[in-house]
Amino acid sequence: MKTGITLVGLIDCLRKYTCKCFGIIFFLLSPQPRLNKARLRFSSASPSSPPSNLTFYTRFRQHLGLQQLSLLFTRWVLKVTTLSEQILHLRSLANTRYPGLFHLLQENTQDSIKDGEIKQHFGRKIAIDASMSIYSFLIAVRSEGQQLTSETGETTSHLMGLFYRTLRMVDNGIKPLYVFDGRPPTLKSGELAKRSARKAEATAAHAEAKEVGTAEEVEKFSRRTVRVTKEINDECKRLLTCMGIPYVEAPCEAEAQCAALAKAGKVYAAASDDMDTLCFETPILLKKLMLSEMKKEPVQEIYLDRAMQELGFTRDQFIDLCILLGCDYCDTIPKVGPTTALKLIREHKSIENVLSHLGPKYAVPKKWPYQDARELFKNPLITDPDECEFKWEAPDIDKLVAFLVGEKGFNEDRVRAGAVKLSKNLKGNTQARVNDFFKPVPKTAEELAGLKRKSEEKAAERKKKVKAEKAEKGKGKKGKR
DNA sequence: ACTCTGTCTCAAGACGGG
DNA sequence: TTGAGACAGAGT
DNA sequence: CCCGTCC
Repeated sequence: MKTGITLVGLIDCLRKYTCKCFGIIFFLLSPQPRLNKARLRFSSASPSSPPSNLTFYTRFRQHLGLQQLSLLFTRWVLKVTTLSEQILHLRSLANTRYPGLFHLLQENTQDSIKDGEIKQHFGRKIAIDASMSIYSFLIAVRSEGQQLTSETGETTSHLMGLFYRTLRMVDNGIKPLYVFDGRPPTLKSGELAKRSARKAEATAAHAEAKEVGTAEEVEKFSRRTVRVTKEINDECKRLLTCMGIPYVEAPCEAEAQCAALAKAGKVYAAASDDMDTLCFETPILLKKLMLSEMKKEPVQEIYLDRAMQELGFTRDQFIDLCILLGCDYCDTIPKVGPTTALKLIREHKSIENVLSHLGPKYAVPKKWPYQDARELFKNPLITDPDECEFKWEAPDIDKLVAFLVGEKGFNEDRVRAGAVKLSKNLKGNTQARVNDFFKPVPKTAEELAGLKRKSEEKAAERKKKVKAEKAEKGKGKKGKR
C-alpha cells in the first residue's frame, strides 16, 4: 500500500504550518505569478480564512522576492488554494461518471454536432489542454512496455508526441495554443481516491504531532510527486518555445481556461475530448481533432449555442443537465440516467425544482454538492483572456536541433524536415486571422422548428436502424455511417 | 418496452515501409 | 489509468 | 492495411 497524501491533505498541512509552503503551493498552481488586475479580480470573493499571521505574509513575500505584496494578492493565493482544494475534494466524491452528454446531444439535436475534416479548420487558432495530451503521450508512446528514452535514459515520449502532433496540426494550417494546467496532473489523475483522502487526514494529524519536521517532509513529498511532472511540463514548454508555438498557464483547470479563451474570441475553439468543457461555455468544442486524419474518422465539432437552442435550454439549465448526467465534480442521482435527466430538466427547469418534485423512489445522495459544482462551472478560476498574450513565431531551428537532436537523440533529418514545415506554415501569420472571428449564426425560430422536426425524424430513424440491426443479428457486421 | 446499471473488453501516438 | 462500446440483467 | 520503429 502506498503511503501518500493528497493535495487536499497537503494544502491542509501547509495552511496550518509553514508560510513558505504557501509559496510552493502557489507555484504549483500558477508557475508564473504576475501581479495584474485580472488576477486580483478574484480577490473580490472573501477568502475562507484570512491570512492570519504576519509571518506568513512576510515569508511569502520573501519567497516571491517582491517588494510589495498587497493583501489582495495574498487573498488571491488563498482563493486559488481553496478553490483547488474544493475541486479536488469534489472530484474525490464523485465516483461514477456518465459519458452520456455526447450521446444525448447526438440523439436529441440535429445541428449541434457537425462532422468535418481537419482541413476545414485551416488558419484557425485552437486551444488545447496540454496536460491531457502529454499525459496520453506518456501512457501511449511506448516500445516494449518502456517509454522512449534518450541515451541518458531520460524519457522522451512526451516530446515525441508533442512534436509530431504539433507538426501535423501546423501542417494542416491550425495554430495550436497549448494551455497548461495550473495543478500538477499527477495529483489529479493519481492517488485521489476517497480512501486516500482519509489517509491524508491521518497523515496531516501525524504531521501535526511533529511540529518541526513537517515542512521538510511536506516539501519532500511535493517534490517527489511533482518533480517529474514539472520537468516534463517544462521540457514541453521549452520545446514549444523552440517551435514558435505559444502556450498559456492556467491558474487552475486548463479546460476552463481553454473555454474562456474561445469564448473571448481569442481562439476559434477549444479542442478536448472532455464534454465538461462545454459547461465552461466554450462556443465550439472540437472532439477527436487528431484522430481524424489517421483513422479517417471525422472531427466532431460541437456548437454550444445550437445545442442549447435545440434543447430549448438556457445556459443554467444546460449546466444543470450536465450535473445530472454526471460531471467531474459530483455523483449522479441513482436511477437518473440521460433520458430521465433530460426529462426532469425539461419539466422543472432547474435542479432545485427537480429536487422539490422528486418522487420518493429517487434517493438523492446525502452529500450532493451540486451547487458547488454549478458554481465551479459558472465561475471557474481563470486568467482573464485579455491578459493572455500569445503569438505564433518562426521556429528557432538551431535551438530546436540542439534540444531534440543534441540532448535527446532525435533523428536530425526528421527534426529539420519538421522545422521547415513549421516555418513554412507559420509565415502567413496575420492574414489568416480574419477567419477566426467567424461565429455560427443564431438560428431563427422557423429554422429551429425545422430542426426540431428533423431531429425527431432522425431519432426515429436511429431507432429503426437499431431495430434493423438487431433483427439482422447473426449476419455480417455493418459499418457505422 | 424502456431505462438504468454493472461488467467486460480494448485501445490509448505518429510514422513509414512493405 | 481512463473512456467508450457491447451486452446482460434488474427494475419500472 | 499491417506492423515494426521512433528514442
